[in-house]
Amino acid sequence: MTINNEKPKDFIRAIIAADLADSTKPDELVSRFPPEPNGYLHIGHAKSICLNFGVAAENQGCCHLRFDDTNPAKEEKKYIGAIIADIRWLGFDWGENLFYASDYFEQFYEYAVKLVKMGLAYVCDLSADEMRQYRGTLTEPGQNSPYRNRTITENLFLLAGMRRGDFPEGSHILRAKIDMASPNLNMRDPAIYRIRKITHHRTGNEWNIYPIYDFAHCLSDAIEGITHSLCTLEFQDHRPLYDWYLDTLRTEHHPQQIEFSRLNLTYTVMSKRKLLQLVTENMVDGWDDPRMLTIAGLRRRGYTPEAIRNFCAIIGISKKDSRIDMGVLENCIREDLNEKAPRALVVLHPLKLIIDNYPDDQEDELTAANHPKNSAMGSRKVPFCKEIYIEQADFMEEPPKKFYRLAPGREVRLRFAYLVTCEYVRKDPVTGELEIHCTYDPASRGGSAPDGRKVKGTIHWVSARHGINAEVRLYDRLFAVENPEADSEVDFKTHLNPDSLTILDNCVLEPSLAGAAPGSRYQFERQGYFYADHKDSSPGKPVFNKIAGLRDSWAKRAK
RNA sequence: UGGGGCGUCGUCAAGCGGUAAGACACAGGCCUUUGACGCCUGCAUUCGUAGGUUCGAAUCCUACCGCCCCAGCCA
Repeated sequence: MTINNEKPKDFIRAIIAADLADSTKPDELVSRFPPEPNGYLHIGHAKSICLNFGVAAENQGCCHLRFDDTNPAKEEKKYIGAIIADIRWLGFDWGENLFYASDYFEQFYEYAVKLVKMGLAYVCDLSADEMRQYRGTLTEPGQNSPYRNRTITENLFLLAGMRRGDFPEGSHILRAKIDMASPNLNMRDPAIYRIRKITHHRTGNEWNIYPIYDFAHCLSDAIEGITHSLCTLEFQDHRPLYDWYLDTLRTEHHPQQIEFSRLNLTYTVMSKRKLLQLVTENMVDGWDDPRMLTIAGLRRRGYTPEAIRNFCAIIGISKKDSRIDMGVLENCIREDLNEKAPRALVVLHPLKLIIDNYPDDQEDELTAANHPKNSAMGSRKVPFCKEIYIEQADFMEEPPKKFYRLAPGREVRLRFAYLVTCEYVRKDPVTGELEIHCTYDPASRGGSAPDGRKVKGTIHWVSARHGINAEVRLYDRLFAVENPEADSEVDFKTHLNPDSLTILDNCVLEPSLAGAAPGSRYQFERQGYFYADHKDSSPGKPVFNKIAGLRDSWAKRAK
């Protein structure tokens, strides 16, 4: 055993390390990520994916990808490909270890027969309603089903009939015979098989019965030789049942189930059910809407796999109910892109600026660094001429204190270009549009002050003659409140943020951006990080999604 | 009211009987051709509460309080 003096492990990694060091336990780690193909993966799944694949990689073990497809009523083939693509994109690999719970249907059935033969499972004819009555309540014990003492022979006969399709849905169910008085409701003769005459996406019409999660999951884990079965807190009460099935059936392997708390983030919802609702009710534009915290949505927004993995690493693993500040996620993408993203000049809300002492037909090309601190990223040329666009927010006729951008009589630096001074403002009598008239200092080419005078403000700009018109989408948090699910009486959708999407179709890009490859990311200086949408961009005509804004201490002060 | 879990800074989170890491947020300052980035400083005499054990407790014991999960033939 090597001594590990690294940073603190979470409690699961600590358990795994101890188990691996224990000679009575398996010395190879096998974990698994078991999604149900009934929706898209979200950032909460990313936490589980990073944990499961992470511990496997850290311990030279392996992590299986297993689709938990035991309920054909809810599952669809289309989700499988999407889930696979999302996990791959996140950067994880399962090699040959791609499985489906449905691969084990025959084995599950054999185990069920074994249970019947042991006198520990029976076919029950109670309806769903009746079963609920017999189950008792949280404080009162349940009652035994009148069918509980059927003979093994009869149970075997009935179970075979269920499988064959002799009975209608809901007429029979196979249950484990455990303890109707258990304080843990999961142990009150839980269901094993229900009759469902539905076509399964992989087994077709071969089966008329499908196993319940509790029965299928522990057996799938055991069959695959999983050593550590990591899941979320709500399954804690199921652990005694997980262990009961495996102990009773004496499976060769008996994985250890360990639970951790699920991820919650402020200003969003995380359940697949609710995300599906947003999609089907058209509150968003599909599963990959950039406002959705699905993996596909984050990818479309422009997040990098690295940022998401880093986020999962820093939030930690524990058993405490928590809700992480969305700012932590945003900080992760800023941190990643600050290093990687080339800079560009883009005006989102254009305001015309005319340089009166600059010759009408003259043009210039300035050199702009692609990254302020990494010269290896090179530079590019940006064209300049008499008329340019600046950001509306960078000019004020009556500037407040500490506003050191442009205003009448003020001098600012045009990034990489010249120092200009605002002489006057003119409103076009016809269009009503504002025009800022300036003079420039020819000696300040590049943006430096020849006489060393201090110019505090630097603003971005794009040549009006050369700029490219483009669409840019701005995104804000999907919900207006920190916890949209706080009040169960109120529909979470009433908290949707009406301003979560703003489409700007009049933005001006510096010419070099015409060649922005779909899927590429930039920092638009002084504004934020943007992603050339891989779905809506076309050659020579990128459409940008705002990934995250830059920190803005001026905006903060103005508040 | 039965069972299971959890309570350390605004939000996450280390800590495992020897005197409260770190991250995000926040507040100041420096730097600056991005009010960005970076850098510096500050930010829990206190660990849900109350008792107890101990030279010493966030860590051990007892009681209480609060929050989450469970009564699907969902996962």
